[in-house]
Amino acid sequence: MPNQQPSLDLMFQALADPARRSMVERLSRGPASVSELARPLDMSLPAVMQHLAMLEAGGIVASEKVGRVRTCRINPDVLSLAEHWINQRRTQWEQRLDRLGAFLAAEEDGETK
Amino acid sequence: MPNQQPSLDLMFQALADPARRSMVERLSRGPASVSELARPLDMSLPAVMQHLAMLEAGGIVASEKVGRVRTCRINPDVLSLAEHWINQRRTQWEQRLDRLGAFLAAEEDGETK
DNA sequence: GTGATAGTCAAGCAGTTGCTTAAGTGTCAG
DNA sequence: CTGACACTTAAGCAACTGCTTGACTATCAC
Repeated sequence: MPNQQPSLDLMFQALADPARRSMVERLSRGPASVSELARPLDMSLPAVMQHLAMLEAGGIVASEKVGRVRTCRINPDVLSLAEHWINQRRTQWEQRLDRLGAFLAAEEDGETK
Repeated sequence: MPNQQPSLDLMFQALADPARRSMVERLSRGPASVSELARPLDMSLPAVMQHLAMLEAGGIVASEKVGRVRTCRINPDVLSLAEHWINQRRTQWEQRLDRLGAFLAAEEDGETK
């Protein structure tokens, strides 16, 4: 059973690199082996492995080895966790702006009485 | 006019630190000065300034100095950019799962004919 | 002016990241 | 059994982070 409580730290960290995001983009179209992920990336295989390790640490992808090939796939639950955190901050700010607007409108009403 | 094309790199990087996320959380409840942001953070003011610089580099917050106090506020547009990137990957993967499920169901139908 | 306030600049330092190359380990195909 | 394949480990290195302290610089309040 996989330890399924990744921190936002590791999650956002994992997404903060273009090579890793390109791996996630590839995986969002379906599972892939390590060398498939490496192919478009112009870096050595060990480098790709290190990126993969960070993606796994962030809980964003999981992988499983069968025979000599390791197959990687995305974990959408964790992605939606990050999405949710951002959404909360954004909407909180936007609602504040709305309330502020309403308040200012009311003030102006009062003044013009 | 502020240069408003921050990279996903700097954006996610900015969100990958608990101190910076706590600053964003504080700012999502309304603008604040640098020392207000620093108060709950148990670190020196220069350290907070450095975090602030990364948040600005990621386009997540903007700040403006009036007199001797710098006031910081959130930029919701950039947050929704990050949110959107994540959402696209996640839904792409989930749709793929749906199509795969449909395909397998169809296969099974064929077999049982 | 004097002093407190709010922020800024700069140097320095331990720890992490992002890459490399070189040398393995385990599987599979013939 | 032998070679090719798909990783995996380890060592090493330049660059970047995250923090510190110490020294300034500009307000603002009196």
